[in-house]
Amino acid sequence: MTQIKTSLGNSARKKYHHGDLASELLRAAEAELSENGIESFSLRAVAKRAGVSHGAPAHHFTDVRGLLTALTAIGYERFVRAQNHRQQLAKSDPKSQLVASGLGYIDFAMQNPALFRLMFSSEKPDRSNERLAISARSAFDKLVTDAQNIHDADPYHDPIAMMDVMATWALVHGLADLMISGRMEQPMGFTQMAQLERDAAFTDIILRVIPDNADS
Amino acid sequence: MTQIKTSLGNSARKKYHHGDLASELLRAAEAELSENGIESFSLRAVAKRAGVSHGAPAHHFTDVRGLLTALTAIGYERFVRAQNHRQQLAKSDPKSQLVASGLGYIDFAMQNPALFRLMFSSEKPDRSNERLAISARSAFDKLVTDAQNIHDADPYHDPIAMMDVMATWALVHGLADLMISGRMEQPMGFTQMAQLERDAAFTDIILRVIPDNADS
DNA sequence: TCACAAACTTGACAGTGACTAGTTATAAAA
DNA sequence: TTTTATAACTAGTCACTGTCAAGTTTGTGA
Repeated sequence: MTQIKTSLGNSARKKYHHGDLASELLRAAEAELSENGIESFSLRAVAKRAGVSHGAPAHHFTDVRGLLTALTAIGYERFVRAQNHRQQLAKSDPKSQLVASGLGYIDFAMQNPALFRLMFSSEKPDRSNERLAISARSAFDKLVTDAQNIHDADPYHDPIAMMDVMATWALVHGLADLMISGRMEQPMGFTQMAQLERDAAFTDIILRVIPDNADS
Repeated sequence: MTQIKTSLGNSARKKYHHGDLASELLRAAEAELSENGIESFSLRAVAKRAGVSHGAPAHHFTDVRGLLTALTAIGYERFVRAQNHRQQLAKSDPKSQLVASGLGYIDFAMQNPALFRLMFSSEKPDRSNERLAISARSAFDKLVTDAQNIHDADPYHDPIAMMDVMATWALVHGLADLMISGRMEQPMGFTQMAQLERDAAFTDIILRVIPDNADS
């Protein structure tokens, strides 16, 4: 227990000043999150994982809320990237692009279920935090833009177009949420399906809320 | 602090044996849940609210998980009733009935947001618990039945029909989830709308995933 | 009335997040 | 190079959490 400070331990030099503890804590926090889920998330466990004392995180993130808020903001940024990634692989017409965005949405949820829960179903992140507000907003704006490319109308000025946006969002969000809670398993067996087959099924469902008059 | 045991206190006779503590605890738990949300739910606070010691709940529900599992089961039962209630007010054709069920789904979420979260986005309830499994199952079966009345096919034997079920479920669930997390507020201003107007908007959205060939 | 079990209380334990005071390293000023 | 200030981190404490073990009260059936 009583380790000599100057000892290098297991080859990892243990400096008093970590150098980049903030990033290290975020990494540890995400690892804890995906291993244990948000409901048994512990700040002390994160500190232990990062190899620092339980009081250390406070200096960088004030409190648990601060750490989770930062992690959530990063989540939204990666969330948008997951959608962009799908879009790069898809055809360039607006309809295909919107569907691809939806598939990216679901990809992200399936690959980061706990983080997804933190982003969409938790009150722990401080939504008034500037960075979080910006990244969450840009995720929503992306959705609006994708939808706007299908209709001629700007959803921010056309209530009907905004209804289309919300319909698409709700459908895709619902698919993602039901998926990660295991509720699609018994009826559809989605996790056992090959990805291509699953994508086809999701695409089929998503297309239902996209108006036919949209250019294919 | 040291109260005389035989004192009647504030007119409520305080018996050692409560008589129906289990129900009382469930009531208290739901009150705590809706006041504080699931993320700061405390068993001790529930016990205090029910006017009983912190150890008392264990005798009826084993642990927190047990209490929340029971509450979740009750939630699903009320959830189905909320849908039935809407259906009684609606026209009797299958399409109207399915839409009504969806509106009831959303009603329930809006009126019991924390409970809804517990039911659909938490791992605290023990889903292998028999009563919970049964009530959750019957909620799903209701959805299947409502969808079955629209198509001729039985979703349990027709994969296409099951896709319809999941599409409807995902859309309605997504609407409910986005609604209670406040994400429909800025784009649509739903909470400020009159109920009839909001119902009309939701109905419009829900109808998009219901095939046209369904008898009106 | 007597024993027994069910219902409930009480006290203890380890774990949690937050706070305070103290320690160590780094960087800027002399 | 030495001094000084401050940022980074540790360590101890507090109130609170859920769980457990042991004790007390009450109701019930023999």
